[in-house]
Amino acid sequence: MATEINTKYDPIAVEDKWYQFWMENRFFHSEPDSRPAYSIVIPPPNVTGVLHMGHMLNNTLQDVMIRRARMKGFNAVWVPGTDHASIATEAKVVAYLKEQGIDKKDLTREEFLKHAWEWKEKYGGIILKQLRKLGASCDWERTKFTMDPEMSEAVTDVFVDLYNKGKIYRGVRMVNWDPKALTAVSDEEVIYKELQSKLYYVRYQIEGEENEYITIATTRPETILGDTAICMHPEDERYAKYKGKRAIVPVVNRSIPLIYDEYVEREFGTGALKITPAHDINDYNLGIKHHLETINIFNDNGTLNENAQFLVGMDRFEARKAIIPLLEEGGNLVKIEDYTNKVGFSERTNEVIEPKLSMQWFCKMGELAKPALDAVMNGDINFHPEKFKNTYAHWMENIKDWCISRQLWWGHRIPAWYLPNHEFVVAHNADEALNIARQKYPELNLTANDLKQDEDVMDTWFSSWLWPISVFDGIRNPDNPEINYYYPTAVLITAPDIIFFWVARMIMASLEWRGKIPFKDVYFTGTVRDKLHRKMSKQLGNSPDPIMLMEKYGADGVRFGMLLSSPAGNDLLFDESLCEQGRNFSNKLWNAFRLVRGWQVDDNLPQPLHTETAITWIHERMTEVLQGVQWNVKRYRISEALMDIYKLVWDDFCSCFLEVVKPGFQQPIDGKTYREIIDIFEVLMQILHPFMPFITEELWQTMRQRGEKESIMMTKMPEVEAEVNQKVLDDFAAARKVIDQVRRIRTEKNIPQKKALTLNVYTNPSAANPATDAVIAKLCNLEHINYLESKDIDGASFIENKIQYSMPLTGLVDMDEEIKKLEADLKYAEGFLQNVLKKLSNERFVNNAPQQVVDIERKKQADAEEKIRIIKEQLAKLK
RNA sequence: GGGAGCUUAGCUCAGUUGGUUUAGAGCACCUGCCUUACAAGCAGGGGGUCACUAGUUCGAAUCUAGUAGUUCCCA
Repeated sequence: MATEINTKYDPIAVEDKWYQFWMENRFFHSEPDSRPAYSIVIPPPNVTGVLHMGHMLNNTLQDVMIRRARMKGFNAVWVPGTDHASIATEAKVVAYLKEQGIDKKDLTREEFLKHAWEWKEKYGGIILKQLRKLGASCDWERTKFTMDPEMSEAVTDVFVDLYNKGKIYRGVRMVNWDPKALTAVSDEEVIYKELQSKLYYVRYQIEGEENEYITIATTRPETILGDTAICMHPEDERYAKYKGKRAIVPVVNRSIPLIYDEYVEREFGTGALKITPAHDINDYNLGIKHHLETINIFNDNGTLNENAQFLVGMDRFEARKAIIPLLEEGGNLVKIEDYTNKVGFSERTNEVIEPKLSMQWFCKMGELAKPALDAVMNGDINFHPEKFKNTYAHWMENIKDWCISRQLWWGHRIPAWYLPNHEFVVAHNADEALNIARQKYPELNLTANDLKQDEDVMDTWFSSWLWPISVFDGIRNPDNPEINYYYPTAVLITAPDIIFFWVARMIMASLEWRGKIPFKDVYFTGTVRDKLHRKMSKQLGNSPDPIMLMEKYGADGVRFGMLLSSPAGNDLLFDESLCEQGRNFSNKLWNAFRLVRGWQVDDNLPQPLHTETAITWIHERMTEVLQGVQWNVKRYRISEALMDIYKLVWDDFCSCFLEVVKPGFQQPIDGKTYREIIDIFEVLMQILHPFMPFITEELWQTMRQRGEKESIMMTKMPEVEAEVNQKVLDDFAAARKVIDQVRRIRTEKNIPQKKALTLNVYTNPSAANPATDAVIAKLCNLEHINYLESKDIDGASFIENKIQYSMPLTGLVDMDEEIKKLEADLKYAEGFLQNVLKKLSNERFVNNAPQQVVDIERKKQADAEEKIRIIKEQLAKLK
């Protein structure tokens, strides 16, 4: 027992060992049984992803919730998995193939997908392995991937279902085109950024009028080649005279109509707007309204096509420069101004989005959104923090149809088949499609070869929105035992930036296909930023490598650091020193344990009074903290729950409790106390376990003989007692105040702890509390505590709880200092009293405030007056 | 341009129904200690006109309005 162990805790040596132990015993695995279920589904990270600080935060929080639930007697399951991330993965695979000299263009769809799957098996999902280092207690046997066969089937099922309900349609619309990824993206995938650009003023000649021109202002002069109208405000007097006329587009010399619409802002630019219906959403809408021609001048990759007539084959940004001399040639460029505008970028490729007219699939959102909005607004689902309800409501109330098709190969292929007659059918598979088509068009005598499946895949989020349902197979088998048992899930823990992409849509999907909410609570974490409030990003290089951090501070240390600084919804300003604090805390626990395990036990010794007092007290403190943790966790105030535990362990258990019960140097401890200390230590480890799983397991395993398959994570969390014994807590707190005062005097007078002292208490001996006095004597090294009725105060004195104390310290006490101190106390007490009196002399206060509040003020007055009296009395004696 | 949130100690944040001894925590800071579990530590200490202004109230960090700064979302 007395073997020397390292004074420093070494997390590396124990963390992998315990994770393996948990895995080997399948402690993370869950099957439905008679206990209540508690389930969480992981927000599936991209299969291409590697662990970053955001994941660390998010998954630590989920692990805390799931480990707590498990210890509280729930059948807890945390389902892990990854997302196929169409655009990101396809880009990654294309790049990977390019490195090997393979061009995607030379591959068939089947060949490409074969490579993609190979890539996925080889490099995908690293992140799930990394999560194990963190201690994530996911049920790995349930790991899912959004493109697993049964997950894919569910996606197809809902597509067909929505199509049959008339909620999916196909049509030509203006979409956000990513010219780099060569696909449409949804409105949510466009990020607007402010750019310093130019505003070009260009004049258009009025047809048939030699010297009449209209000048327009545009940021995109290259699109002039596709102009089909000029629009002005109907009440703009400057342009009223041109009504009914036409203008000539510079360079291409096309005649276009002049139209009038209230949409135009008269104050912007010249008040005349060029209209390019093929390349701007607003222009497109005006084009429909005014029956304008639409000229598409761009290829899919953003170069100009034949329709442009000029600069054909040139990239759009090159063309923007190259058209300037052409405009100048005709004398049509009026001026160029600096201008700041917002430009949409693709979230995935960071390419400038090109509005493009194209045939896409859309999902009608209005009917889906309505009940999903209600579920959050009426409190069926709770958002933490609540402020996100506003954001959610605003989006839901202004929801637009969702463009769900992507011009990619990696993903769930759209289950629509085209027929030779240009019609199409939507079906679960090719066979079904053929049957439907034959029934619909018997005259065509269709065979399988006549049907061509749509080339596009679906938006990744069109599978993610089913995630909580499909991981339990609740779409294909709506009444299976797993979905019935685990669904709805308990809580979703995710980042607020995917509130629309994912959270909102999951709620819609759940109400549509399960008729109930997918989760009761949504906890939105903050964004992890650096000390300078900058978002952590690869480009800035301001993000630490989580794996290295865990190697440096231990997974527990990093978990502690992340949790402690992460109040719900607030950004987390990450600083390594937070992990250092976590590591230090681990070390504190380690050393507390070293202390206890080093004690010799003697069963013949009686339990001293001070120890008995401390044990009674620490139990009440633990009850109090358990209550607080319960209260805070329920409200997802995880940082505060952890801080409560931290203070309980460090300030109460280590700094106070262990110091009280500690036997004299090289003396044994009595057996009863020793066993009670181990009991207390065990409970502390249990309370802390969900937050710091590794060190708590290590210490718990070492402090008592355990069975081969026993683990702290499978123990029952102590029940929260309804009431704490407040008297015990108050008495002990009062004793600690006296202890603080004695320690202060020791420090001030430079008296070593080793020197035993005497404390005089000037009150009736019947008021003495032997239990807490024993604690005071132990911690302050007092040989005597004397209760004196006389007021012959001697030495260094203080007042605590209206009782006067002194310590006779001949020769060490400077009377002038004592007087100064007393005078300062007096000043404070008088100031305080004045405040109270001001309140009490206010008649309206006394008459209007509740009796209870007035009584409190009266008590404050009495206390203050008593204190002033004592101080004055003593001052009089000293002077 | 529209909307939402935030502003409390040097930093990051609590402050639950407006009243609980003239505002709390962690970290950082200052002083003294290698005291025998821990210097990744121990003991002690200092530090705030609760952004500003006006209002409601017997009473405001807390409620209302305005101002300033700041962050985010939407177009």
